[in-house]
Amino acid sequence: MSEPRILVVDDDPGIQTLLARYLRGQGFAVQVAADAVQLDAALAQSAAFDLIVLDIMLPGEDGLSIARRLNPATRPPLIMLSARGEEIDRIVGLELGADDYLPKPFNPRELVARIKAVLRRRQGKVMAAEPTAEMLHRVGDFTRDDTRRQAFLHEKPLELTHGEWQLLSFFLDRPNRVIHRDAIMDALKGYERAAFDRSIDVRVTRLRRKIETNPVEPRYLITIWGEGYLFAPQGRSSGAPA
Amino acid sequence: MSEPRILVVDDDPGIQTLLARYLRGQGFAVQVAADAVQLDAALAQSAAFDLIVLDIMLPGEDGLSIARRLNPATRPPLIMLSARGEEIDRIVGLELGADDYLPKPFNPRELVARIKAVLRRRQGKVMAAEPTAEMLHRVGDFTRDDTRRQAFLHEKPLELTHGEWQLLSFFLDRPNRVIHRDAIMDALKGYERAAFDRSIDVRVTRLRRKIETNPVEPRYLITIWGEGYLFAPQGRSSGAPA
DNA sequence: GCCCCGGAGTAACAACTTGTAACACCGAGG
DNA sequence: CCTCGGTGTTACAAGTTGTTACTCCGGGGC
Repeated sequence: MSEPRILVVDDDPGIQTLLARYLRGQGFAVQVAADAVQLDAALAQSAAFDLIVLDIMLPGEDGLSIARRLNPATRPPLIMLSARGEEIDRIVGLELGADDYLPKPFNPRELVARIKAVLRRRQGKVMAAEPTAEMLHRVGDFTRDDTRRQAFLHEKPLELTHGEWQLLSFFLDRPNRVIHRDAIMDALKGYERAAFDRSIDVRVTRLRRKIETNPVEPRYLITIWGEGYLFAPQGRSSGAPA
Repeated sequence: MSEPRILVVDDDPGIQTLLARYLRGQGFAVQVAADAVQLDAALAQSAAFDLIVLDIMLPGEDGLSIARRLNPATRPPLIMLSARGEEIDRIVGLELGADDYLPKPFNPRELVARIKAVLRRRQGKVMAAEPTAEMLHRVGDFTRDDTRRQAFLHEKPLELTHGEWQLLSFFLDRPNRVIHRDAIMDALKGYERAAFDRSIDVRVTRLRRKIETNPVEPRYLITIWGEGYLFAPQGRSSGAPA
């Protein structure tokens, strides 16, 4: 099959480019619209989109209204995005016929997983058959099952609290790179980190207790002094430094 | 047979469009009336409706009065909707000859199931060749029969109270996603959740007792700390990932 | 080498979230 | 009237998280 064609509708230029870039990297053909007018134009010009990603909060006509008026029989499948902090999971969104729904801030990888799931469903294959395969994510010694929110180390399930899951999940998306605390804070809590805030450090300590054999000498979650942390999913050699 | 023709009588524009869209998506031909006057007009113009969905609370003449004066021998089958929280009308409604009854807020899917059931009952054989297959909804280890309001886990029937059925049914529509308590509250009760309201938590506990092998370590209905709940219909694996 | 300062680890605690038993309430059906 | 089943409310136990405070450590300057 050729590249599935995705239409992204969002007024934020940052999200536009982020999604366009990321989705293209994942093998989708992406077109962007900033509002209802541009969306209508795109649809009029070429109705052959395989899926629409539609932000709810838009200038002018909002996403819900758009979803309501698109003919469910003829329009492409729809995934809706809610603005940050908005009331989540308005039943209306789904009952209006959206095929899936994602609250902001979302993980692009998760959006891709849902896009694939929706496309698969639309193509008539049974959904329940293997949603797992799609959502199973292996990185080094770790495996992540997004569907069930469960993580594994060496195939053994980890008993993680929500905060630990968030943190590990975050690192699994950014292996082998130095990550600054501020970036973690922003992604996990959505707000700026105060200078004296140590909560990330404590979370790291707690996560280490569950994934490291010897938390005092971490092999996976390594401190970069003065910079942040680095996640090495295959584990650094415990012996001499490289 | 061609599309069954449904007349929806409700004064709330939101519900009008919601139901119209949803029912059309389900293969019905829908016409809408806002009150008794419009309903009479629609009936006078074309009596050939296959079913009427009638809200009880209406401006002007209310739904009960309408039901009372329509000739049961000649009118189409009737499904009545009650306003929020009014369970009382049930008996009255059914005594007046309504064919079924649904309290608001209702799940559109359930309305469709009941519409189909009523049509099938009324016309003997009209609906699809295998009505059961159409109505049986399989999600992971669970099966739902909307017509009979019966749920199964591993093919074994579950004995659920109304509240438990509502909750499970809600989750079956939203598998593998984190759901806020507010969203559950909104869908199940139709009003905002107070900050200290714990009724959803208690419902979850009670449902867990019936679907989980070990309610203390849930595999299907998982708590996401600080977020809400996640329903994993195939159950969390306790061992290695697939 | 030593000293110092600020970053990082973490124990202890407080604040908050969730689980759940016990109780209260309400409608159905005697 | 009473009882019963179902559900919300309340109270408390258990679990999770952020904050604080103390410690230790890394690295630059001497």
